[in-house]
Amino acid sequence: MILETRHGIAEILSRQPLFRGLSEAELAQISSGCREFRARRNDLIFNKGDLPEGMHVVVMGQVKLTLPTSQGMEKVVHMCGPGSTFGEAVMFLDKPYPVTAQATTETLLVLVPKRGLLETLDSNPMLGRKMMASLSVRLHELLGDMETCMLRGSVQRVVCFLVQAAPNPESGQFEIHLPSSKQTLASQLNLAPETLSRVLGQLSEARLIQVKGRTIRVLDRQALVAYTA
Amino acid sequence: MILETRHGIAEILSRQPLFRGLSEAELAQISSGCREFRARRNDLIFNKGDLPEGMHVVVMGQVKLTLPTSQGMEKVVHMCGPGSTFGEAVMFLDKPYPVTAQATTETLLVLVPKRGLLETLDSNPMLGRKMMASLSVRLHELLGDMETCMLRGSVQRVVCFLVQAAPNPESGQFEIHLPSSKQTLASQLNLAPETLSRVLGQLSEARLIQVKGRTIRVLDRQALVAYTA
DNA sequence: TTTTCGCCTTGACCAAGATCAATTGAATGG
DNA sequence: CCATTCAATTGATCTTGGTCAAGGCGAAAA
Repeated sequence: MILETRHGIAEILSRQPLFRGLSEAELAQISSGCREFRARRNDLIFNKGDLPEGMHVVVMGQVKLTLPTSQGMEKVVHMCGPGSTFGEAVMFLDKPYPVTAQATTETLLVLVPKRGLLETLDSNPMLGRKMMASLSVRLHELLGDMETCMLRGSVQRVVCFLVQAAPNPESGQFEIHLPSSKQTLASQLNLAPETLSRVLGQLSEARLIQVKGRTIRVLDRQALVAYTA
Repeated sequence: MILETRHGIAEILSRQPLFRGLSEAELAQISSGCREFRARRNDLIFNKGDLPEGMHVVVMGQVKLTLPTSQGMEKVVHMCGPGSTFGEAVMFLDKPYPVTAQATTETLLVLVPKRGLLETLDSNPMLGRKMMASLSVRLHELLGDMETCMLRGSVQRVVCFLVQAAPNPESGQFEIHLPSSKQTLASQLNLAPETLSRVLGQLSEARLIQVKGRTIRVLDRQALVAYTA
């Protein structure tokens, strides 16, 4: 994969949703202290407990945010794709990172340090709004994840995930391409990989979905949500 | 319980952490459209799915935020005590409430409508900071809850809760007074009430804690965290 | 092509915790 | 003061999903 390097950081940032619509001066202010950052598959970006340096923007690639468990295992909290940011929250609190961040592919990141961003934030209410919106979205996502994970029954969890991943919320049939391995998905749903495999098998058996590698086709949304056994 | 009514809303708000340090004018702007609001035990403040009217401030009493489950059950996401706010996130998103809010005691609330607050937010970066900090805190709390809930083993979850609820993070002995019923706590920890009861019994048996009603005394923090059986 | 290494699947087994049911205890109200 | 009601406990049983172990599939490398 070819990674962009020609463009300046300001230009890269200006293309990210969060920073769209900022003035040249503001972009310069923010990007002045930024560091571009490359990571390979499985490279650690930071560890839970590390002291935060700033906010991270995923330009391309993919980063997983995880919580380490007692036996060296990990629970995937969130996957960050291109355009998404992580580590915003720690900028406003003097606390260490509450999660570990690790690249799952060849990834290009920009580290936006606290200082410049907070300054711009003081002078630009619009950015503030976007920032709050961004934090709010995260909050809702997290709640959604919680909701899914707390559901009784492995089947319900998987069904919930499939339905929420639907591109068009109305169509009865649709196809999902998993952004990550089934292991990772299982971890997100708080399931053992074996259990996920079995559930998918069961749903296939019932002619509700078709699984081909990382592509899942939902055949009947109605029946799927109704399915509880 | 006697509820405060003499003071104006602006005055009440000025005593809340989020709004401390605002000018008279700003307080007036924010509080102009506010509604004071009383709720009794078990009164609904709003339902998951309702359209948000603004942000809520708990002046006194207690509110629980819950997710309804399939069989009419509920999962407690968060408890809001005096001084805390909820529903901030929805102001920045055009989405319905993701949780249900219900009073658990005689409660006094103030509803801060979106409009005035957003206006003040545009002119007062300091408030913006606080708002973002508040959102960030919530995000971290939620992550913490997730972490606790995802832990394998009911005992670990309870221990985790006890340790995190310690007033002084260093003392080996301390006392916790539960802010809510054990049922509610069980729900927060994603346990059946019966299981929580058994775990507490087990820990008492092992001379690690003493339970007397809603008061729990931790006798040996070290041994408690070490305890995994 | 063959090898190899991860990822996924499948089967058998087991334990943790949910559920059901019955009882006790505590708090509120007449 | 007793009655009623809700919260908490305790016991017995059963289901779910985690764990261990073995085998298959597919993609990248030799």
